[in-house]
Amino acid sequence: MASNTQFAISLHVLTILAKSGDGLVKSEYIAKSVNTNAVVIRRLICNLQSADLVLSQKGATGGFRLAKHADKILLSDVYKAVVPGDAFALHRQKPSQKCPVGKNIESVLCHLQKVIDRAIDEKLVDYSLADVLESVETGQPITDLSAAA
Amino acid sequence: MASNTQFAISLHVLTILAKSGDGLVKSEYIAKSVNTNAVVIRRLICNLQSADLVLSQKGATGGFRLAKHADKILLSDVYKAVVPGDAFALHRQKPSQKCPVGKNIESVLCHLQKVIDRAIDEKLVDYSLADVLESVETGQPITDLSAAA
DNA sequence: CCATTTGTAACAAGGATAGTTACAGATGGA
DNA sequence: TCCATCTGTAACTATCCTTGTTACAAATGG
Repeated sequence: MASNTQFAISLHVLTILAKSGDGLVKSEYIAKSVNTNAVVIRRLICNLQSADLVLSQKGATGGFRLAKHADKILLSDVYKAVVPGDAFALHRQKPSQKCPVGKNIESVLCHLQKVIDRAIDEKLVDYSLADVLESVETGQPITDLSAAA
Repeated sequence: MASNTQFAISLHVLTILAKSGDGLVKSEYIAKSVNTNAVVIRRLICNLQSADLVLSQKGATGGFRLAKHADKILLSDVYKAVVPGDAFALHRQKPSQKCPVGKNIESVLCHLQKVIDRAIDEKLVDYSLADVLESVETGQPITDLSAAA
């Protein structure tokens, strides 16, 4: 179980921004919707800004908005921006180098990580934030392209 | 990151069992190779037994062995056996039901989870434990079928 | 019998994530 | 110019998850 909620919260935040168009949205408003603290939201949006997905404006009339149109923001971009690690974790302790399996298993696992990461990326590249917004607004499930084919 | 190493350790354990053929392997031996405690191994193998991947024998001459041949054990089976949750976590706190986005985002995220889980499963079904064992023994990277195609 | 091994419960330790408080810096408007 | 308001960020706490460890019952072959 991945305990990291950042991808989920990011999509929530971005959907709100997408819905708000060019208008600036305050962290306090977003926090209310997400049901958490405004600092958590600002901290998260920091990552989204580094990935050029969101812009901010400081000061009394400040807030956040998308850096580009929602159909130009792919879920694979979001995933890469906020999910740092890999699909599964490797050994905490280095395996015994005396055992022929322990000696070589790490590189195999490392390669497998990349295979899975690529599979996730190739799937998420098919969806944009605009798809998510549409799904949220219509209540219809997001189009599953693999099932459609 | 307190993330789950169970998939990685499971493949390590299963590879050792595959390499040992019909012979029984003790948890103490496996623990040495994985560089951890024998109880951790036994605890993990419990899950693998529930998934019909491993058999055990109690008593003085006991130990563990595979329940079927290594090329019949798919990595998707292993993943499902030991990775309980989903690819990413949902909100800890329920989003505000007053906000139109908060009200509907959960079902969209839930659906996305399934999409990603399916992508992982469809990728891992292409690899068997025999592939992992071969890769460990030859030192050659595991065949990447997506790249080959 | 008995040494040895699995199966399992119970608890401790470590690490990651989110929540909270506090405050500096920016900014638009009165 | 002053000030209310918002972002940016650091520091700390609380909580949860995973792993490591100890302990012991149950099984089993010799």
